[in-house]
Amino acid sequence: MATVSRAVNESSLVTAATRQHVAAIARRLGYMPHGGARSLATRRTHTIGVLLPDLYGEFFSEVIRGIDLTVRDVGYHCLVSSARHNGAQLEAAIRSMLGRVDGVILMSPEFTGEISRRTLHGGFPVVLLNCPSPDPAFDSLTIANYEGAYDMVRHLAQLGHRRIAIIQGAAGNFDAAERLRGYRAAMRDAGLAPDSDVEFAGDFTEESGAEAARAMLAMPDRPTAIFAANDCMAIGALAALREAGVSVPDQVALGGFDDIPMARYVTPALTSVHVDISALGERTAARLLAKLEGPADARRIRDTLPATLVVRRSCGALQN
Amino acid sequence: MATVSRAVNESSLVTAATRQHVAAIARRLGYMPHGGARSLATRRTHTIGVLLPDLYGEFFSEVIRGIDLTVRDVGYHCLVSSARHNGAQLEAAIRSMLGRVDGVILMSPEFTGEISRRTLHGGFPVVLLNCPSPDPAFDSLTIANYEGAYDMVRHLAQLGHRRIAIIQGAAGNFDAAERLRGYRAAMRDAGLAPDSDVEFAGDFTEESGAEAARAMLAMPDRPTAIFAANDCMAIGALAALREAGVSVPDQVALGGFDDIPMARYVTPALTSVHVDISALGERTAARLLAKLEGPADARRIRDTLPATLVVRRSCGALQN
DNA sequence: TTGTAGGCGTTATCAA
DNA sequence: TTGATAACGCCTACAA
Repeated sequence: MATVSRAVNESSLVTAATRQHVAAIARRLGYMPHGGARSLATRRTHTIGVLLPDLYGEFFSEVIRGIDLTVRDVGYHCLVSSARHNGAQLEAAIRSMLGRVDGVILMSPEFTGEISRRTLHGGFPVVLLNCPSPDPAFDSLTIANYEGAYDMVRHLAQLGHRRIAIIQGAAGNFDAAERLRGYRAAMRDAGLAPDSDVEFAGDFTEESGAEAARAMLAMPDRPTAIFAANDCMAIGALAALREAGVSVPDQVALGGFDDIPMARYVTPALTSVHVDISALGERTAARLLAKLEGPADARRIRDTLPATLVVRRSCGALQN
Repeated sequence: MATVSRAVNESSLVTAATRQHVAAIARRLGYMPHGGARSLATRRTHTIGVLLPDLYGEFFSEVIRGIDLTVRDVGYHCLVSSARHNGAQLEAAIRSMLGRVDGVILMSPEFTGEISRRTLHGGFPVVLLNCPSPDPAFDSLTIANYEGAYDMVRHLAQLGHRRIAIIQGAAGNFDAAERLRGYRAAMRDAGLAPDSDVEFAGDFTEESGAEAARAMLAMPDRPTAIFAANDCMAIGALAALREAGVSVPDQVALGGFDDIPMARYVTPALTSVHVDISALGERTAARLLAKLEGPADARRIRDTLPATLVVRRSCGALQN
């Protein structure tokens, strides 16, 4: 029994002859090793858990892609779970992975530290991905939401706009809050008074962007520029503006966030803030793997992925 | 030990009092059940393996989403793997999942039955997703590639086009081959002679679509309509045509396949063939779950998801 | 209703 | 280099 194990695992403590003998018999019997049992004995699953808020859209697809790409090279798998991770659900999701993964990547824009503090006590390896108020007890990677939004709004202000609206992201969402914060800071730094009348609600959907745009059009002193907290809403707004016969960028300048592939293809092409999501996944996975493979390292790392302004036609900075 | 197990699993054979007692001690000790060990004893992992060709783009994101949505409701997880699954790699990927999943969804447009025949012998539950020449030994779901392509080309022919080009998908790809077959059949049925000069090579990328379009423009008797085997190539072609000053749809009609979200937003909006990818994932997952949960059923199911023509401006059928 | 013993399929330990 | 034997952490008869 032990020798079989050694043969299967290509151990050097076994004769080439016996190895081939074992291999032959294994083939004849159709034997295949049982990964679960191996994990139990080995205490390594070679699997990382990926907990996502939901599997919507390009963003998550790209994150998973980055993670999987990194992880597969070293023979790991991804066990993904995408429940709504508010409160007890998150805890349940983590617990259900507990003997089946070596560590976890947790992405939850509505994350509150305490929940996982209870479940994740002990030294269970975790890396937080784009979670709010990163608990210093955990490693974490985030996007430069604040900086990206700031750059976008500063750019709009530099183009001469003084009345710049924002279409906010979903309430309670970390990214949304950070982007709003960046917007406000840029407004202040540009010497523009804050005006809650031009801070429109939204929830990251196209429809909410369209709605906000329509509300804007009904205003007496309509904003001359709009910063939508993500591209979907910007595209929704774009459609609503076109429908109302309002020209972008001539009458209203428009900027989004995320730089989804579609941003380049709408008309006019959408000025946005680019984040390399796949790289975010890669970096996060690499960090987790380091914790798993490398020596225990008490240092916690907090990393931020840069967000860069991509100027296209919709903001009016380009001539054609 | 047994009582603890019963308490944890909410068995009815245990007093409420003892259950709470156990729960209290568990909490104090920070005990959490080990999923792997449980699976080993139970012989059920409540996990399905998902083997994908690669994690590119919207398509796979949507498939996974559909699968996960279906599967999570019944308490299952997804173990995903996205290696290049040609030949031995596929076998290795399956084997590495072998004691860690209850069944597998296998998607591989370059799948050849024999590979898995060897690995998947015995009654290991498998459902094929969009694999070529579905082995009758396996359940399988596919997309109506042939029918969708046929409808598209017939539509173009009915608009009066007689010289209809195709930009083919990647060589060796199942979808690509089926779509080409549909194209040829529709041409034949419309009384149009096959002409290999207008069957352009492509590989599903935007760039390959642009290239094909440029080649077309150089022809003496340029086609008046183009069917691109997917939307990415159609969009690439669209860009190339615009660059050359050729109007779509006035000078050249254009149709794609897949109906990716972007199709609605390019200018002109792209006529395409819509497939509900998420539903494809859902149906496949449901089928696998049925095999896992339900009684053994020797019947093999082969299902095809419909593909429906979506007419937009790029084909010239609409006035504005 | 509870406890005891054996087994799930593998690896790790320790002799041989 | 090989072969027994005890873990790994849990569940499931079976008996109490």
